[in-house]
Formats: sequence, structure tokens, C-alpha cells
Amino acid sequence: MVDNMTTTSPQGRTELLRPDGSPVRVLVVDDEMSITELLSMALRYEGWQIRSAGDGQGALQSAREFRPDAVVLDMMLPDMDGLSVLGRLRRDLPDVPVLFLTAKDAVEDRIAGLTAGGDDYVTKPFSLEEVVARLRGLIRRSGAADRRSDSVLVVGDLTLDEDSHEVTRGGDGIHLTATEFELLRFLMRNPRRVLSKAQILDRVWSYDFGGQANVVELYISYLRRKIDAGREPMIHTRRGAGYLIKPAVS
Amino acid sequence: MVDNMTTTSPQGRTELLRPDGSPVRVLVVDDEMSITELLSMALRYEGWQIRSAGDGQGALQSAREFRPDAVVLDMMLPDMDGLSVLGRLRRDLPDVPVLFLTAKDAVEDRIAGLTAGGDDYVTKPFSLEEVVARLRGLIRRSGAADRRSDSVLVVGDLTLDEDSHEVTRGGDGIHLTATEFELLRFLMRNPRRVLSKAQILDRVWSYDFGGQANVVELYISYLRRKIDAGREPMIHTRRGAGYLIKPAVS
DNA sequence: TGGGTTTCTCAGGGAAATCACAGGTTGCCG
DNA sequence: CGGCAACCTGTGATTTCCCTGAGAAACCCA
Repeated sequence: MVDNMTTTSPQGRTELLRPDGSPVRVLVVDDEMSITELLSMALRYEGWQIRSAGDGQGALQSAREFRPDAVVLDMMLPDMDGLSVLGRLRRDLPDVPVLFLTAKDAVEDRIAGLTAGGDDYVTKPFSLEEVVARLRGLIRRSGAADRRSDSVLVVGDLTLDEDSHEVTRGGDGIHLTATEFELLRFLMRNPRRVLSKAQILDRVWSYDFGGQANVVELYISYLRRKIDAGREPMIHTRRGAGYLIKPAVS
Repeated sequence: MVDNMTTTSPQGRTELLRPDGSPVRVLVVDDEMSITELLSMALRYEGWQIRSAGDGQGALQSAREFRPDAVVLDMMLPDMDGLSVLGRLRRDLPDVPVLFLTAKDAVEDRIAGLTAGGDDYVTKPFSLEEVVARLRGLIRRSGAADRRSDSVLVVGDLTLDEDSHEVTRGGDGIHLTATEFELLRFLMRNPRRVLSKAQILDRVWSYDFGGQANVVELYISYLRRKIDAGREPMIHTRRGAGYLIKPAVS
């Protein structure tokens, strides 16, 4: 299995790379074109190389020739069920980590069995931040022991641990809800960059969210209450443009 | 994927170029002729090569033979909807970034997923500066890891960061409103060049602006207050001709 | 099943940004 | 030097955008 490393791009975004410096490869398998499109775009934006397939047969063939570092696999495929695909996949690529996509009401224990091997899953409808974060985790852990990347984001005196979901500011622990956590992670993965409400909505909320755009404002307000409360503010509004996070002093 | 670079023309304008030195190619798709004309002119002025199409069929055909580096795509086309066009476009040109044009009130409805992949959008009515800036951003980021261009404009001791929207003069941070920011960006992208009020109005204000021409004077005055206040002035009036910006000492 | 938690809608208040208007100032030309 | 055109800028009306409290609905866990 490859030994992944990270590098930091000029924009300050951290990217996963393979040991030879080539981009990480991910295979996306889903029968709904809109889903593979959505995922392909988002994952390419991470700097990864993407190939997609719409059924089990295509998936197995792509896997053989593309030799991905990770696979995103819908459990419901038209031609064969997820388990058979997984089995055959493992014959060719024994160590490749798999991120399962499942329906919300799927049987929990069946999934639990599958993820025992270090795989992971997300339920539909998912948010892109969630998928990207899980994939990053899988790829990072599948790399050898020596991995230099850790899972902690740091901006000023604010830290966020993607593994333990722990958040601290100035050493004090802060409890965040799931949505607050995802929003903060997205902000911290793009420090000092203005993110529009539409961008935030597209990345942090699930793709079928049909609600009011002001949930973003609302959750920004929640975050401020927990993170900036009585301190030098780190979350800033750029009226008419969006929000950004940056270290307090500067 | 192309690896874009920048070069500086004799006029002092920074242009995006492809690695072989040939101009960037952009495909513009909109069914309103007045819009494609407006955009084509503005984008050609950037030194880019433009082709336009009025419907989805034409767009797909043009994309295949023209192989653009970026696409401007109206979401409302006569023959097919924007998403289908996008899907098929992606089959031929998997990595091409897309800038969507949408109606103002469609924003809330469903832009979901569009900006997810690193694509972007602007709402109608837009300003040309906005479109150009977003396109430059998309093209810049679509270049692979090694992208050498950054997002900071510099004129003398004045800097403007297009990502963080930060503006500084002599190291001091300066807060600008959205319109002030766009105006300054336009000036700084054309240093030492006289820009007429009509030009400024056409580029910085949206194309359906119906107000008094003296908004330009007004906003120049706002900018001076914030940027030139108590320092050697950088913004100069050329009576009867327009305005220009240049480094203070010279 | 029930209570606490989380997510989200709705709506009011308030602040900031945009712009029109008009009177003052400056520079240019005859 | 007078007068006019071009430009500058103070004031305030209007609009737009953002924030946040209150509460309903969904969710989770025991």
C-alpha cells in the first residue's frame, strides 16, 4: 500500500499526495449520474484524480486498470449488490479502503460488519465536507506508519481534531454540534479566504437541502457564540461576499 | 490539465496564458445575444480567445472542437437545461471549470452542488469586473498543483488580495465595501492607465444600472478617503478624461 | 415512550451600503 | 479675470444585508 504524504499548496490548502508526488486516485461508483458528477467535481477540487463507474461490472474493470487508492461505493447498484462488488474488489485490490454510500434506513449491523476492516460509510443524502473528510481519513490511515500528516487543523489559537472531533480555543475545550463542527472545519480548511454563503451551503449541508439560505447565518452566529465569545473575534463577515476565519491577532 | 502561467504585458497588465504561451480560451453560452456580445467583448479585452454559443447543442459542439479552458454557462437555455449541458460537457472535458450565470432569485432555489466542485456562479445582472474576476480565479485554480500565480494585486505600497478581500496600504489594513473593493480592483488591474467614467461604470457596475453617472465620482471620493487619507495620493484625476492609479513616488 | 438536544423556519430589529441630490470647489478657456 | 464645465463631497433617504430570539419539528438516547 502506498505511503501518503501531504504538501501545502500556494493557497495554503493542504493536499494529500502519494509518495512519488502524483495525485491520489479515487474511484467513484454510483448508478445515479448526478451523484457521480457531484462527487467527481468535489473530489477533483481536492486535487485528486477521479474515475467513475455506474455499475458493478464497470467498477471492477475500472478498479483493475485504474488501481485507485480509495473507492467510494454505493451499496445499491443495478447489476449486483454491494457485497459481491466488495468481495471481488478485494480480490484485485486487497488493501484498498472503501467508503460506502448507504440509504438512511439501511440495516445498521450489516454496515457495522463491513466497516470492521477499517472501511467507513456515509448515509445518503450526504454533505460533501463529510465525504471528503471521511475519504481523507481512510486514505491517511491506509498509508504506512510513517504518515507525516496529522488530523489537526490549527488557525491561531483555535484547533480542531478531525479524528476525535475535539475543538479548543486557547486551550479550552469547546463542545460543538455536528453541523457546527462541519461548518468550522470547512472554514478552517480555508483560512483567510472569503467563502460565500452558497459555497458553504453546497459543501456543509447535504445536497438535497432545500431550506433557507439563512441557516448559514444562523450557524455562523452559533459558532461565534461558542468560539469568539468574549475574545478577539476570528470569524469575520464580509458584507455582500461571505465569511472568513483568520487568527485573531494580525 | 493545463498548467497556466502569467506574464506581464508592455502596458503593465497581467495576463493569464497557457503553458505554450497561447491565449486562454473561453466558451460563452447564453441565449441572449446581447449578453454573449457583452461578455465576448469584455473577455477579449482580457486578451482571451472567445467563442460563443446560443444553446446547449451548439455549446457541446463548440466545446468539442474549441476545447476551452473555461466555460461561462447560462442556466436557462432554450433547448436543454443547464445541468444536462453540464453533465455532457464534463464527459468531453472532465476538468474544465464552469462559471454559471443565474437569475437573481434562483439563488435560493437550487444552485446546490454547483459551486461544490470548485465551479462558481454569478447572478444576473452582473458586473463585468465580477465575471472577469471569477473567471480568472477559476482558471488560476484549475491549473495543477504547481500554479505560480497568486491572487494579490500590488501597486506601490498598496495591496489587494482577491481571495481574502484584504486591502492594505503601507502595511495598514483598510476596510472597503463591496463596491469600493471592485472599483479599486479595476483600477489596480490597470495601473498608470486613465480609465474614463464610462469605462468604469461599464465594468464595475452591473449592466442594467440606470442611475446617475456621478456614482463613480462618489466612490472615487470614498476610496480616496480610505486609501489616500493623509498620504501621498495614488488616485489621480485627469480632468475631462478619467481617473488613474499609480505608485505614490514617481 | 419521554425528555433533552439539535436543526431549522420565521420574523423583527438594526446596521451598513448604496445612491440621489445639491451646493461648493477647482481648473480651464476665452 | 469672469464664467462655465467638470469634479468633489456632505447630507440623508432608501434599500439591502445580516444578526439573533423564539419556538416548532425532528432526532436521539435511554
